[in-house]
Amino acid sequence: MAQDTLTAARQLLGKKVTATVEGEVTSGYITEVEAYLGFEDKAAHAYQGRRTKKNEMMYRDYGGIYIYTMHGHHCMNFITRDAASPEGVLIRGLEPAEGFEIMQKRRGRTDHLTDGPGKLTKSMGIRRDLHNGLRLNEGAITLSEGKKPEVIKESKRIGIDNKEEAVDYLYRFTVAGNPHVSKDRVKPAFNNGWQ
DNA sequence: ACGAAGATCTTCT
DNA sequence: GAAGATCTTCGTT
Repeated sequence: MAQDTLTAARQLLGKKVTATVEGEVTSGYITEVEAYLGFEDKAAHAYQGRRTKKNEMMYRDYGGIYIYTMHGHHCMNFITRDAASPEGVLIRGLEPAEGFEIMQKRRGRTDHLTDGPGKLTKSMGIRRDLHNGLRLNEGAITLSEGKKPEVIKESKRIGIDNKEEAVDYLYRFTVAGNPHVSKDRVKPAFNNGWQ
């Protein structure tokens, strides 16, 4: 079911991500994502077809996992198209489901475990050297049905202040009323914004 | 071989 | 709200 990346980003909200690392299982429901659209998107790693060893995975087929590191943190993307369109969705926030104690142990704290792209990978034990280039549902990381958002909120992407007009694109999608998102301080809605 | 940049996080005021 | 920590990749000498 390959389709356009913005649609895929919206549909990822509420899906359940499960990671099995070193025999320990953690999972969570997706609360926050951002779309990156390759050629025409100045904020994307694959802008204008830029292709390096680092972002090579963006040119893989739908369902691939692209993990990059920056400032000593790991960030996870799901690839949405194919080599002709290097596009993907960055997973920025999760609502913890299983493995809460494992997440706390890995993070060394008891709160704010998965409300940011670098935090959720650390909580789940996801690392570039272990998981970059794997495919969903064929290895340590699986995607399955989860919850449905009541309302999807659009906003500007985070952390790309120097990308000129790309900073204004509304390519960030969050579950309205869910507190497990980065930056925003949200008042929890009924049922954390799920249907 | 070197330097700069980066889709971040934590801690401090 | 601001700044420092931290580290890998890439482009240039």
